[in-house]
Parts: sequence; C-alpha cells; structure tokens
Amino acid sequence: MALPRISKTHQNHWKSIKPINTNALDDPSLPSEVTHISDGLISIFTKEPFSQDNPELKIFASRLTTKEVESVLNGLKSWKVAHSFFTWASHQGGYKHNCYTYNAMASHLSRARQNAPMKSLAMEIVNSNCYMTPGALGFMIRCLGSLELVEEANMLFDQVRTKRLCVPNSYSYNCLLEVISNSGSLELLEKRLEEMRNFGREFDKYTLTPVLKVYCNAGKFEKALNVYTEMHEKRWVDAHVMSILVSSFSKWGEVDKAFDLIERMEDHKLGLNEKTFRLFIHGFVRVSRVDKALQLFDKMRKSGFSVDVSLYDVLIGGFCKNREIEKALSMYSEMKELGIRSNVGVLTKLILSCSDQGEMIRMLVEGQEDFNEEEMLLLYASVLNGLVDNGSVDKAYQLLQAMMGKDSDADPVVNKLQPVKKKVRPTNPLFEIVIDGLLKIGKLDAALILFEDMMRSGCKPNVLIYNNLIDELCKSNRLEESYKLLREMEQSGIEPTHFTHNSLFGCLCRREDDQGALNLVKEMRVFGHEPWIKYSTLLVKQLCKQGKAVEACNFLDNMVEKSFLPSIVSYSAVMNGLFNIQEVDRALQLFRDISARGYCPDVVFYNVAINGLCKAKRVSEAENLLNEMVMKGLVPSVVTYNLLINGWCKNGDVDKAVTCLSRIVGEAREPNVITYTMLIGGLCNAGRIDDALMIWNNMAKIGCAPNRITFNTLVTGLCKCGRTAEAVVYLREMEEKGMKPEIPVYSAVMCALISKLNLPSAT
DNA sequence: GTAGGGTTAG
Repeated sequence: MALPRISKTHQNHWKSIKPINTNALDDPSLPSEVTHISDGLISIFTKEPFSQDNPELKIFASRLTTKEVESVLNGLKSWKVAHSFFTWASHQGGYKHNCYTYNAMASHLSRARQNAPMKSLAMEIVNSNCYMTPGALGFMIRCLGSLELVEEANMLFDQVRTKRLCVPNSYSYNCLLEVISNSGSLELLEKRLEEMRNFGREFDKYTLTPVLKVYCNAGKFEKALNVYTEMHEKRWVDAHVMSILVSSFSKWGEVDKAFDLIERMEDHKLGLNEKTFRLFIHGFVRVSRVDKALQLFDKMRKSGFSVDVSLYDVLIGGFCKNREIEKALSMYSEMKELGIRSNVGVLTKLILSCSDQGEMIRMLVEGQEDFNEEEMLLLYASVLNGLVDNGSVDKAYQLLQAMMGKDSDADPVVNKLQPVKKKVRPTNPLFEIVIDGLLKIGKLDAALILFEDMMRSGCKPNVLIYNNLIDELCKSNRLEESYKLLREMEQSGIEPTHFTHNSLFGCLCRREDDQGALNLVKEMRVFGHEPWIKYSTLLVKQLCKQGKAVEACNFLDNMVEKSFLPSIVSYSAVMNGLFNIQEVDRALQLFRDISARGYCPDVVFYNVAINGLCKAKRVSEAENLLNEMVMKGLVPSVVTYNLLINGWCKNGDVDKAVTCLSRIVGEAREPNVITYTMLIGGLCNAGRIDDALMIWNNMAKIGCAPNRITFNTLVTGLCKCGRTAEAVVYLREMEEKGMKPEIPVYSAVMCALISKLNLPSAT
C-alpha cells in the first residue's frame, strides 16, 4: 500500500509542497506500460492545438488507471495543462480518481496559487466519496492551507470524517493545526486541540509547535510559556521552535516581551543552551535590537559558553547597520583582545560603515596584519562589492585606482594606500566588480577607460566583461565600438556567446538595418547562435510602422534563406503590417502558407487575420476564421470576439455584435471595457441609444468601469441623437471622475446645445 | 545572465 510519505521536516517548510509520487515510492522502476501511457498522454496534452479526437487518446482512455494519471500529473509543468488533463480523465468511463491523483492535482494548484479550482477540487473529493488515507488527508489539508483556504480545510476535514471516508490520525490533525495556526485563529485551534484529545489522538512535537506559534502571535505570553515548558520537558524544543518564538515576538514589535520571556525561562530553570543563545542573538539583531542581543551575549559568556568570531560578526554587523560605529569598533577591539582572529566578513562590514574614506583605508591597511594576500583580495572584492551595492560606485572606482597606484596628486587616498599597494594588485574579479558597477549607473565611458587599464595591467578580461561592455555599447547605439570589441575578444581567443551576438543583433534591429542584421545572422550561424525573436520582431514591427511591410517580408524570407526560421510571432507582426497597407491578398496568402511551412497558427495569429479581414470589410470571411479556429481546438480570446464585435458594428450588423456579448459570457470569459465601448458605439451609431444605455448599465452591474473612451463614445452618441440633456449629465459625471473630455466631445455637446438654443447650461 | 514576442475601442 502506498502511503504519501511527507517527511517530518516538511512541516517546517510550509511553502514547498511537492507532489508525492506514489508510483515512484511503490516501485522505483515504473512498469513500462505506465511509462508508455503517461509519456504518450503528456505529449498529447502538451501539443498545440490539443484535439479531443486524437485516436491515440481514445486508446489511452480505455486503459487509464490512477497510477498513470498520477504519473502524468507529476510530469506536467503547467498547472493549466494538468488541470485540463485532470478534468479530461474525470470524464473517462470506467475511470475514477483516487486520493493520490487528487493530491497530485492539488499540489499543482497550490504551487500555482489557484484558489478557485482548489476549492472545487476539495468539494469534488467529498462529493465523489473518495477514500483517503490519513496521510493523504494531511497533504490535501496542507495544500488548502498554503492558499489560505482555512475554512475549506476545516470543512474537508469534518466532511471526510462524517462520511467515513477517512479516520484522521495525529498526523492529519497536526496538518490541520498548522493551517489553523497560520491563519491565527486561536479559538478554532483550541477547539481542535480539545477534539483531538477527546478522540484519543496523541500529541507530539508537531502538535504543539503550531499551538505555540498561535499563542506567540496572539501575544498570550503566559500560555506560550506553558506550552514552551511542556515542550521543553519532553525535549521537543528545536531550532524551529526557538525561531518561532523570536520571530513572532519581533513581528509584533514585542522585543521586550520576548526578552522577558527568556528571562522567565531562566527563572523556571529552563536555562538556555548554546544553540538557543545563538538563535536569540541572531533574532534580536535581525529586528535591529542589538542592545538586547548584546545583553544575551554577555549572559552567554557569564554562563560559561565560549564565543567565537561568528557571534562577533553578527553583533558588529548589527551595530554597523544601526550606524553605531563606535560600538562596532569597540566590539572589534574586544574580539581582538580576546585573541579571536578576525575574518573578511567582519572587516568588510566595518570598512563599509566608515563614513570617511581615510578611515576606510586605515582599516584596509590594518587588515594586512591578519590576512594573507589571498584573503586580502577577498576583502577588497567584498569591500568593492559593498560600495557598488551601496551606490558608492565612485568610491569603489577611486579605491581601485588607488590600488593601481594611479598618480593623482589631488587625491589623498592614494598616499594612504601606499602601504597596501605593495601587497595587493587588483585582479580580474576586482576590475569586473567596478566595471559592472560603472555600467549599471550608466557610466559607460568610465567603464571603458577602466577596461583599458585592466588590459594594460596584464589582466585578461573574461567573456562576461566583454559581453557587458558590448551590451551597453549596443544599448547606446555605439555599434562600431561594439564590433571592435567583438573582434578584440575573438582575437584574444574568447568565443562570443549568443548573448554577445544578440546584443549586436538587437542594436542592428533597433536601427532597422536589415542588411546589417542579416550579415550578422550569417556570422551567428557559424556558432549555432539563434537570433532572439524579440529583436527580429522589433525590426519587423518598426518597418511595418513605416508602411514597409514588404521589406519586412523580405527580411523574414532572407532569414529563412540563412536557415533561421522566424517565429510565428514575427509572422503575426508582418501579416498585420501587410493588412495595414491594404495588401490584403498578400496577407491572406501568408496566413494560408504558414501551416504548410510547418507552423501552428495560434490564437493571436488568427486574431491578426480576423482583424485584417474586418478592417477590409470582409466580415463574413472573418467569421469563417473564427469557426475554423474553434474547429482546430483553439480557444478564442476576448480580443478575438472584440475584433469581430467591432467588425459587425462597423458593417451594419449590430445585432450580431450584441449576441456575441452573451456568447462571451456563456463561455465564462470576461468581456472587458473595450468590448462594451465598441458595443455602445455601435448601438449609438445605429440610433439605438436606449440599448446603448442598457449596455452601459450592465457594465456597471458586473463591475467593469467605463474609461475616458467609453464616456466619449456615449456622450458623442447621445448628442448625435439629440439627447443633449443626458449627454450633459454624463459629461459632468466624467469630469467628476477626473477624466478630461477632449475638444471634439465638448464641441459635440456645444453644437447640440446650441442647436436646441439651450445656451445657459453650455458653460 | 539570456526569453515570455505578435492582435482590440474614439
């Protein structure tokens, strides 16, 4: 019998609920039948377009078992695909889900944070009378909990018990308690705990941990202390328990109460052990209460525990963060007096909190006493990184210059660094940190100069530095210099990556240099580097925007010649461009050719064609395309319907447009503000103002807020039909909402008012 | 460290 084995440590890692593969647990080598069927199903369900009529699917359906369903679910990446497979499986005759397939689905939904389907899943389990092992129930409860579906978790728990689908054990209860505890509901938790006791279920560490958590979070210190005492007596207190104590107290800003609690623990002879001391010290520093951390630190030493550099590291770090530099420095000397050797981490923190640069250098020089050359380099790297991250790139730059002994008389830093300079010369990583820092704040030229220095000092730049420099040069449209660097890197024996090439490719595409782009692509082919879709598409879109759709077509054809197949995305863009310059036949040719070339037209590709046909007043052909896509198993989007609605409205078929609205709703999709605006506009133009107003009211009912364009459409429409008084009302409403009507709308209202000689209100 | 691009209203 396969039980879902959730390791106990899982309870501490609430967020990561991983699918439990009972197949794998049962038998590490799955029967080949299961593998074959599940691989086949995965491939069918991930293939687009998905077709219910796939003959293979029917064969699989007849032999479907829960083992396979579970294996498929665990093998699918997308929760949506998993969900549609799960639903499909539910409908296959002779097949019934079990608790493991439900859990595999729940695991997907929990990770994808899909509350609504998760709720239905929980209901489905109960309705289908699915038997659950106590472990499986626990797992499902945790999935519900991870989406904060506390009520649902409780309901499921009670329902499976009353329907005798499961006899919850301690583990099931522990899972429920943890969910309740995370929701902070103290009363419910106490109720369940009582119930658990009445049912004779044993308590363990994982029962009391959520209890402790809920009391801590609710500020019930007395009760928390009682639970803690019980746990301590039973030796259940671990690092997790301690961190709950510290973090929940600090969450409420109750650091002093937390400290109180610790002191009272001591009164109760619950002396802290070394691990606990360390945990609390870290916890207090984390909430910026170094004072309390220091008090504990002293207590710890008095209790005879030894302290080490890592504790000093935490405390010094805390003081530095609080900008209490004096205290940090005094801790540092105390540490050294005790003969504890400093480390790179401690010194970095101190150096980074020096406000004065001279001070900083002094600390670096001091580091030499403790560190060898290798460690000094680490220290420099760490300090430079810190400076860059703090936004003090300039300081980092100066420090590096000083290390190189750059003579600048005006700079006192250099002299102070003299004693250091002899020992450490900047190496590759140090240059990289500063060059990257300079690039990030847009100081490209400074970065280039430093790059030259780096080469001169005999360092060999790596591919990363080259890539970053080339990328920034390309972003600044400095193409010639980019090419120069590319050649340089090639000559020094560093092979460009596809990132290098695509930086250049992107620059050429932005420049609309199709020839240059094609030449580069030729070069890229030698390395097997694919040009990125986003850049080819960018070039195509830019050309199309200027009416050069034919050139864009040629560009894509040339890419094909160079044996790089452009993506369907680029083809959508170019087809749209062709429609826009009224090359309708050529666009349709492209539309028809695409499948023959092995592409799978998707929803957007269809949308572009539908839009093009509607704009060319060939609405019935557009309707045919809608039917065609549905037949192929594609699911039209709201945009698809919007495009057709617009087509009908503009071509005297408003009724069809209105019918389409119910179709959208019927298919459980949400019409958007564009849908409504088009319909209102269409109805107004057809003189059907009252229908337009009805749509307007519907919109409000489903909570879709009209925007500036919707108001404009309605106001203009009302004016055109002579309903000026109402137009003024909506105009006012619009202004109240802070939307600015445009001049044409005002003038429409004015004209209407004037024509009615209703001058006084036209102000 | 790279992608997720293409389609809709006055």
